[in-house]
Order: sequence, then C-alpha cells, then structure tokens
Amino acid sequence: MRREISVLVPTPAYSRLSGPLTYESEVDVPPGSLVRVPLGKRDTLGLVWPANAPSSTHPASNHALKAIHSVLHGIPPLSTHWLKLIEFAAGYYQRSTGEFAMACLPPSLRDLTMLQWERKLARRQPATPASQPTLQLPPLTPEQTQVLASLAQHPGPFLLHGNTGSGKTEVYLRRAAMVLEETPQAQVLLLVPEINLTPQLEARVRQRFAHLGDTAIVAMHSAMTPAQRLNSWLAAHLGTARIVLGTRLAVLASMPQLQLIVVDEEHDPSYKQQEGARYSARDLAVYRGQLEGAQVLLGSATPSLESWHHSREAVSGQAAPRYQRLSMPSRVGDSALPVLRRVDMNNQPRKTLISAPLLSAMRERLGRQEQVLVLLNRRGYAPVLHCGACGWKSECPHCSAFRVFHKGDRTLRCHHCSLTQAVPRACPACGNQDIAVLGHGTEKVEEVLAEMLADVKRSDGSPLRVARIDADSTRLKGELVKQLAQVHDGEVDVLVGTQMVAKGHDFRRVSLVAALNPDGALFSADFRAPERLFALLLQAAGRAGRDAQLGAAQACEMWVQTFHPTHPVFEFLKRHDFAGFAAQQLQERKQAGLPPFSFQALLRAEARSQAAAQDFLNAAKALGEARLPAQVTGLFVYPAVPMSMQRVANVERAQMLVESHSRKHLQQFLTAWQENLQALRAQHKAVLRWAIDVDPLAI
DNA sequence: AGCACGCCGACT
DNA sequence: GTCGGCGTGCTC
Repeated sequence: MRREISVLVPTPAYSRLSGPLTYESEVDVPPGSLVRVPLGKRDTLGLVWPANAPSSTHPASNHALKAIHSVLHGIPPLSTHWLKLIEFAAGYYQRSTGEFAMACLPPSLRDLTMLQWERKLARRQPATPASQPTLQLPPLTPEQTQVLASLAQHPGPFLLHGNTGSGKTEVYLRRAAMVLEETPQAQVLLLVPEINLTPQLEARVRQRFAHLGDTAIVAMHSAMTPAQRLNSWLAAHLGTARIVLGTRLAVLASMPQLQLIVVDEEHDPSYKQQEGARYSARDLAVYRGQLEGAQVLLGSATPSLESWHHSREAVSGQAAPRYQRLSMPSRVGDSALPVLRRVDMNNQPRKTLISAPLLSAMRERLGRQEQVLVLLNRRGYAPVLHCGACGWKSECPHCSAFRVFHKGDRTLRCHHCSLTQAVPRACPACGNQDIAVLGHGTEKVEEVLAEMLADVKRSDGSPLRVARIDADSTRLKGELVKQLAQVHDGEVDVLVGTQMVAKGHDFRRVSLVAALNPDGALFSADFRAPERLFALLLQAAGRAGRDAQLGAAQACEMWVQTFHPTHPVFEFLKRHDFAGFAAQQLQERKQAGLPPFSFQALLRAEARSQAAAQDFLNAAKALGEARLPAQVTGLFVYPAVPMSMQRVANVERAQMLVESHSRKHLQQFLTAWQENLQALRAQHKAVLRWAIDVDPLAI
C-alpha cells in the first residue's frame, strides 16, 4: 500500500519550505526515522516527522509525490522527546525545523552513502565488559553531603552556587554515579563551556567510572573529527554511552535514557551559539530536562543573573521557585579565599603597565617558589601602531578596527578578518621612520616582566621562567595541554595570559593572580559587562591557593590595577560577595527594564553599505509594527543602529533591538515577523544576510 | 542552503 | 567559437 510520509529536509526558514515535505513510500516508516530522499536534483538526508503535524507547505493536489529513496536501517528511530525538543528549539530560535534538526545530527550522517552507513554500523565496537568499582572516593564535606541529599529528594531543576574550590565537580560525579546505579540503562549528560575544559574533566570521569567500561563514556565537541563525532553520537543514541561529556552542541544529542543533565559553569557565554541557530545550550538543557523528566543541575561560582533571579532556597509553604538554589560556600580543605588588593592607578606614574606595589608582591611570591598568574585581555604586543608625525594608525582596511602589532613574527594582524601583513619599516602615510606602539598586549607584558624580574633566581639558581598562554601561543593542536602541563610541573614561574587561562584550570602553586587592566568593563555600553567582569575576576581568584598547605602559610592574593578602586564591583569582589553583587545588579536591571526583567531579540543585517543594512532594518520595523499580531502588547522595536563592530571584512553590519515584558508576546511577534521579512528581501537586494538572535548576550 | 538555468566578457 | 561570472528561481 502506498502511503504519504512527512519528512523534514535541510532547508532554511526563509526558503518557503520551512515545514515538512510529503513523500510517498511502499512501507510504513515511523516518525524519527532517518531517510534519504530526493530534493530537487540532489539526494539528501531527511527526518521522518509525525504525520499529523501541521504542514505549512502541502503540495498542490496535482503534484506528483516523490518516493523515499531508502531508510537508514540498523538504529532505532529518534525518540518523540527528541523530535519535540528540536521542534521547540527551532521555533524558539526562529529557524526552520528541518535546518535545525539536520544541524543537530553529526555532519557525516548527511554525507554517508547507504553502503558506507552499513559498513559503519557493522564495524561498531562491542561494549567493553564492566569491572567492579575499586576506586577510593574522597570524603565528602558536610555541604556536599547536604547538596547530594537535596538532589536525591527533589526533582529540580537546581542551581548549585558553589565557590571555586568548594567541590562542585565531586557533587556532579557523585550524583551521576547515583543516577547510573539506580537505573541500569540511565544516561547522564555533562556539559562544559569550552573544548579546552573537556580533556581534564574527561580524564577524571573516565577514572571515576572506569568500571562502566571504556565505551560507556564519550566526548562530544566541535574539534572532533567527523568519524569521532559519528561514533559518539551513535553510542549516545544506541544507549551504549552512559555518560556524554561535551560542549553546547551535546545538549542536542540523542539520548533515549537521559536522566541527568549537568551544566557546569552555567553562566559562561560559550553556552550561547553565536552563529547559525543561536541557541542557548543552558536554556535548552532546562527545557529538555522538563520534557524528558531528567534532573537538571546548573552549577557555578558566579551564576548568570538570569539563573540567580529565577532561583531561591527552598522554603516550605512558599511557591516553588523555577530553580531550587543549593549553596556550597566553603572551600574544600578550608584553604582561605584570596585577599583582594587594589592598586589605585591614579597614584601611579602615567602609562604604568606593572605598578611598583604589584611588582614587589610578585617578587616576594616568586622568592618563595610560588607561581604568579597575570591576566590581560588583549593578545599581541600592542593593540595599535601609531605614527607620531602624521597621526597614521594601523587601521584595518576592511574592518572598523585597528590591526594589532605582533612582535613575535613582526606582523600587523586584524583580529576580526585575519588580515596579516609584515610590519612596515616606515609610516605608510608619510614615510616617517619613527612609528611607535600604543597600549599593551600579552606579548609585551611577557617581555616587560622578563626584564623586570631578570634578577630573580629560582631555588636552583637558574633564571626565572616567564611564559604566555593565549590564542596565539596555543594555535597548534596540543600546544595548550603541553603548556599547561609545564605550568603544573613548576617549569613556569610567571604565567601571562588572556581570560582563557582563568577558566577551569587548577594551578596548585599559584598564590598571586593579577588583573592588569580590567577597567574597560566598568563603564561599558554592554549592560552585561560588569557581570562578566565579576565572574572573570572571581574565577581568576579561584585559580589561586588551591593548594591548602600553601594557603595556610600566607593568604593568596588577587591583585587588580584600576583607576576606579572604589567601584562597587571591586567592593563586592573584596568580600567575595556574589549575592550582594547580584542583588545590586538586579536592582539596576529592574529599574532599567533590562533582562531578566524583560525579554530581548535582535534583528541583524549585513550589507555592502551601512545605509542598505539600516534601510532594511527600518523597513522591517515599519512592517512589524504595521502587522503586529492582535494579541501582542507592550512590545518595543528600537531604531536600527550600527553594530559595535560596524564593519568586518568589508561587510557593514547593523542591528535592531526588540524588547518585551513578555516572552510569549515576543515569540508571537517574532514568528509573525519572520514570515513578513521574507517578502522584504526582494526589495532590499543589497542586504547580504539577516538573522534573528533571540535572548542575545551582547547588544 | 544547494543546485540548476541563463545570459554576457576573456581565453585555448 | 568555448569557459565561467553570479543573478534568479525551485525544491514534496
């Protein structure tokens, strides 16, 4: 018997094929099956969709249906829950369901031929036999015990607020072990913000869960090869993987027996995808947990203000908050929290890079064979090259940014479009030989510190070693791991780096952390900048004094060089008072009507000229306001403005903010708008691309 | 998005 | 005379 089958294919929302297409088949193919179908002249991967779903693009009655080519046999269909997750996410983030679904599947699944697919399945390695757990577990602190008891008693979701060093990871592992023991098939998803952080957590998880067998733990992140990604995905989908450890894309992995989702460092901006479908893995994790009945545990030392606002300590008799808040304020082993030292740069000589008090504190630490971590959020040697004679600056010809001077390879590099040129010997504008650098980057700090500390010797009499870790020094694969190992082994005394070293890595012998110039975030136009700065500094401070013996002798220090030493951010930081900081920030946000007290979306447009981009946006604004859905009220569309990075690689960028007090109304508006915007395209041909960003992180 | 068709400039 | 530029249009 012939039957009609709804199939999602990878077509973007604006292609007018956003709904499922109808194919025919001799046999019944259940929803969630992966199929190969003809689409135009090509043969593409498709996902069978529930038949009763509304099909926005039903074929004309006289249209001959094409037949499904083949079904990818050998694996069970994707679960109804997974289909629902995809449908929700695509709708919420304003993408077509087909495009979103295909983007969530491993890329090689799209490319494999039927034959390759069958070979792949046949070659799958059998699960390794499980052995008995033999590991000696570390004792739990009373706080950890209490938190684990709450996790066992309540369904969640939870927000675990634990200071750096309070043992959050141990809680994740213990909870995972409990869940895996309780249900023989159960699966656990562990999310981390960055690829850099997966290897060390993976090692710890493999060690702890060695008894489950090697194949029971898989990683998922974008740096894996297509074959590795397919293997991990299959293991998760087939249930052989009991623990999936990954970055944001792992939140969309098929895990039929999912029981627990942990989002570590839940405040981290890396959880928001910044291109294509701009989803928040943290928010989807919460939705997915509710959908599948899996427990959700968000953890951070500095929770996002959104999560903090939506969480409360459980109080009997009161309405349950969205997240139940759990706290672990103490550090394991009672090592003291670092002391904050502020250097008022108003009292320092102009253009001071490393102030005298900071330098002497560093010398003292180094003299005791302790390590020092120096943070500066700027790579390269100097952010600008400048001609004193004619005023020329090293602007990038293609972007609205300066090219950065990299001394190591004598280049001028644009950090936005990657344009790289040799440093000119003389000013390109006037020929003046005397061109100078403006400002400081990590390369320069590395150089200056090596000079300033040249007289300090290590205990064996050898010279001090200053090293640098940033995106430049770790460009080669494996370089970051190698360099971090050198720090751990004590080969490095002073480590200079960008914020990438502040995240997650434990440096046991570091007893002094210094932020050289954090002021930029204090008065930024971005309302989230103080939140990010606070998180970064507290996280960086947490790098210090992990070694209890070290901390007991002499408290560790967090140094901040600033022109605004009395700024509230530093006052709260000094007291390690996240709750106070959050209350103050939330108060400000409430008065200004900013998230989490309102909901935002951005419409972004890219065009060859700024005017063309803005014209499109303003036309979109007029159209949106004219065709406002009747039920939508209290919605405000701001005028189009250039983006803060206005031009990148010769493309002009503009954006427009939409704000509403109601998430539902914002959604209704965006859905209606999306359809109208397609019609606008024809009249704005100069516009290269446009996209909607729901819940944007930076405006 | 892909991948066609389709109509105008510099090359074996 | 062809190869190839990317404009426009369609995909069950």
